Amino acid sequence: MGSVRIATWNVNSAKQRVPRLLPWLDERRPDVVCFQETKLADDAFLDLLGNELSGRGYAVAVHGEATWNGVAILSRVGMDDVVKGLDGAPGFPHPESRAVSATCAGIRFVSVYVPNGRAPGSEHYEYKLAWLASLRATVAASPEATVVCGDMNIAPTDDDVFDPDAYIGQTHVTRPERHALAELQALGLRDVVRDRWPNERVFTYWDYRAGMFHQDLGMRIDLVLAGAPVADRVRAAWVDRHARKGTGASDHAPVIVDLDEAPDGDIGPVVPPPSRPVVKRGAKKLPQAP
DNA sequence: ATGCCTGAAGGGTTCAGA
Repeated sequence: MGSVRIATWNVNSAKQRVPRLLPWLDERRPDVVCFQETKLADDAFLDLLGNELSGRGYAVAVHGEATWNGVAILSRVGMDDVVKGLDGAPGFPHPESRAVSATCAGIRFVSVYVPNGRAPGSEHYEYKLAWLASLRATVAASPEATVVCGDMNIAPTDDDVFDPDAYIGQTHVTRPERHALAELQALGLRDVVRDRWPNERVFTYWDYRAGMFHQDLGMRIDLVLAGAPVADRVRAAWVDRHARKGTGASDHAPVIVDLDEAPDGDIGPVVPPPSRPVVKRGAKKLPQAP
């Protein structure tokens, strides 16, 4: 298998995103794409996008429901062993469409939309932690060959939010959530965007309100977590901020990761991307109501 | 004013999102 471009994007409604989503596929031409928050039942997703995607050479795995949640994987480098959901995952109270897995180009992909958690200590927060435990148990079967892509709804560190003080007492930054993420990564999964840009200000989500994107007041909660054999092949890893601009954008930007050819191929020495200056982190306060 | 936008469902308003 040659070089592979993988991407993950919380589209915040596939139906609303069609005018942005199809041009984005044509512009970035990813080989494997994980979507979250499709907000469509499987038949509705395929009715809406099936022909457009198959025309672009993509096989599709969907696991959705009307109104909320919904995940998908697109691949034009093969798709086998599709599994919807996670074994033993808790519901709220019923199971929700928050994970789908497939093997593409010899890599096990899991597209995840982790529960939000709403408020620390709430039932939804406990659900989030239990769901993360079931994700870890699923990945633990073969972490080396796995890439977990998606909206983790956790900022791994204080460097992943625009102002840590603004998030005190909020979900996404609490110790139990970060611990659950660390336990998942302890299986051997590497955060390939942070590994590539250890000192940069990198966000993937910006609230729609109050010009948060324009001021770059966001969070990094959409992650690509890769086992070592895949992480070692990363040539580029970046956030496609262009997709967050303009009208009709999702509140999340895609994350794009390019992998070099697998070691059993032969494309010669790897050239690292040029280094960029470190950007000083902002310490702006959350805009307040008048 | 934990809802300054956005999306969805269902109905002329509410809930959820992070």
